[in-house]
Amino acid sequence: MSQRPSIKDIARIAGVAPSTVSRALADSPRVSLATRERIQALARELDYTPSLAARSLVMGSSPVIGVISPTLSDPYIASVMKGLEEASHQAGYQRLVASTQGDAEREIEMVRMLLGHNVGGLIILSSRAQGAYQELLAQISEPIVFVNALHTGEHVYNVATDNEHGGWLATQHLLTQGHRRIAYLAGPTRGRSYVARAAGYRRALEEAGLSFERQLVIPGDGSIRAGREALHWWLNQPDEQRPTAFFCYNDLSALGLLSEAHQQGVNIPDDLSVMGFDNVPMAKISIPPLTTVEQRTHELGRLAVVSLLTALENKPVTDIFLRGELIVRASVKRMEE
Amino acid sequence: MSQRPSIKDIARIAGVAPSTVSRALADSPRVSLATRERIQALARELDYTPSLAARSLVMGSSPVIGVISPTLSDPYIASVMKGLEEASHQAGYQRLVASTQGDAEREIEMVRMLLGHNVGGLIILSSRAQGAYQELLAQISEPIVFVNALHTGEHVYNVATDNEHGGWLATQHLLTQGHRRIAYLAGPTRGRSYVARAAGYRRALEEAGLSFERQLVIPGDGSIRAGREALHWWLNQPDEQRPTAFFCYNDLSALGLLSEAHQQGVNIPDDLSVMGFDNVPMAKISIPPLTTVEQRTHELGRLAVVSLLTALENKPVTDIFLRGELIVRASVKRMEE
DNA sequence: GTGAAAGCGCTAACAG
DNA sequence: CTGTTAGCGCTTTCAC
Repeated sequence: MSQRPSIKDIARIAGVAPSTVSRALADSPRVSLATRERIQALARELDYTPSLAARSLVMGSSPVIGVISPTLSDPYIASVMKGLEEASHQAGYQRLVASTQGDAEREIEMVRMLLGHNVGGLIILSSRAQGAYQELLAQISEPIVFVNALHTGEHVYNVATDNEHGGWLATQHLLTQGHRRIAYLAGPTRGRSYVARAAGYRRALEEAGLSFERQLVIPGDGSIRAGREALHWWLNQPDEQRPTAFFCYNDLSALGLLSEAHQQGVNIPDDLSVMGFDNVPMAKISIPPLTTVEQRTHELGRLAVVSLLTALENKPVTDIFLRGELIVRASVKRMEE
Repeated sequence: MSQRPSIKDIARIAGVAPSTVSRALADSPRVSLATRERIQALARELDYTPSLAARSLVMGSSPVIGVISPTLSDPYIASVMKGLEEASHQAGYQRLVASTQGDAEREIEMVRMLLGHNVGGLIILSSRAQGAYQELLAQISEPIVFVNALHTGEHVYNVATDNEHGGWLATQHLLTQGHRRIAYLAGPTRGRSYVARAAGYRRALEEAGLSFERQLVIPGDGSIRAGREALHWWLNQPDEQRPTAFFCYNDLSALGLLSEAHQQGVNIPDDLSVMGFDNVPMAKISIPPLTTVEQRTHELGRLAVVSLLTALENKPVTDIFLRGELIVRASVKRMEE
């Protein structure tokens, strides 16, 4: 019917001052129980909803967390979001979510916009922005938590998977199973996590006395399609040079590889072993089930919120690194000597 | 360093009134080109970002679309989000996303909160709220678009898949392939789309002269797990009563069924045919690839935005129903006579 | 073409 | 305990 009622409307009807209404609704003890209850009842009756815009304007910030992510349609991101969502809801915070399609400029633009909404703080997933960013970060007084990217600054915090360790763990497992030629299917090269996983891969190789070979790194972007293409690359290698195993940047591309292998008549793991990364829900039900390194995504999301809220209370916050475990399933074969 | 500069700061430095700055930044022709450019340059230099909170307060609304969804970790939702995201970004709108975990009360709470942020309008995915909702809807003056749920009201619009048709199409295909006992693995019973797909299933059955059997509807919730459990139900049926095909509420549960079948040594499609719904990215790479009815998710998201923006311009908007096509892959077998 | 003033809905001193 | 006042950052009449 009429417009949404404001605190003034309530005040007029109740015959009190707007400030009294404000206090009553905030359950301030500075207003008598009687009027407090009377006003609250009235507010309920009128279907009053506070204008968060006005509130955030006067308070200078609002119980909203800005979240920025390169995409929303990736199962790894979805899972982080879920942890993030639950934790923030429990803490009484809403989320303003923006996605960047992996575009660094747009990421920066989104930071500005969200700040314009007076969000209390920001959580940025898999940031793709580099360099020039630092400058902006230095000017911001709201806390910012990066998930799986590493940035530094006054109010900047990090929650990340120990990707170097994960990459090492994955490669190490392949080596233990007797593999000697291990290809690495790469991820988005602008992302921090790709670089770290690649470093772990290389370290494991070198620790085993093998040398890192550039031509065993296949370009990719973490998509299903990248996995499929990787299989064709493999098919085209001459027999002696053909790797016996693939370590994939993520499960999604590993799953693509699995599917294409099946279609091309390549048996996994007998002809080729495949290792993923993330442990997305689908990894459990692929054929064969995918051996992978778990990423504690839910926890990543939850801890990002915890860190942000802690920072908001001006308590000290330290960077957090999470190590995932190796999940052994059926896509890696033990090689004969 | 200092706080974010406001329009006042710029005004002081430029030696003009705040209102002039406001106009200059809005590119109003009512301010001379010279000052306009001078102020815009200054704003850029000072790294000025408008307070959207303040702006939305005075304007009574903001270029933000509130989006409500039961979850963010479902690939179908993710895909709708993607369409939604692209379309809204292109139109210069941001999104305030909230999720409800499928809880109807929380859905209503979210509607209120988002409205408190002065969002320009709302898009609600797979609404789970019923009845009492109507009352609330009637009071709201902002446009609301429901995706895959049907609600009515003054400023209420719908964009939906023609689920009845889809259910019919799926079942019809199974019938054409010679199946006579077709089980239906159900979805969330509170959702509108479940009911419609079930109706299509029933209609196809009856058109073929078969009767709808209640005991062939297996309870489920559209999760991977529901699919797995359905397979066990099937395994426990006596031979003569065992269906030769499953029509699953969605791909996710169909995929779960596929996986469990493989593990239990049940051959799909030789022993059992499986039909999904949605055509999520994974459906293409499952083993065997999943026959399904496509849901034009991307389009659903895009059209939801278009409808909302059209309503915002006070132009007439009509409800939209999208029909997806049958995607024949390899999980359904043609039965011998 | 530019400035002064009012007000969006709310909270937070400061009075009484 | 309650009312009055001021102001958050911005847009928008209404004057000049």
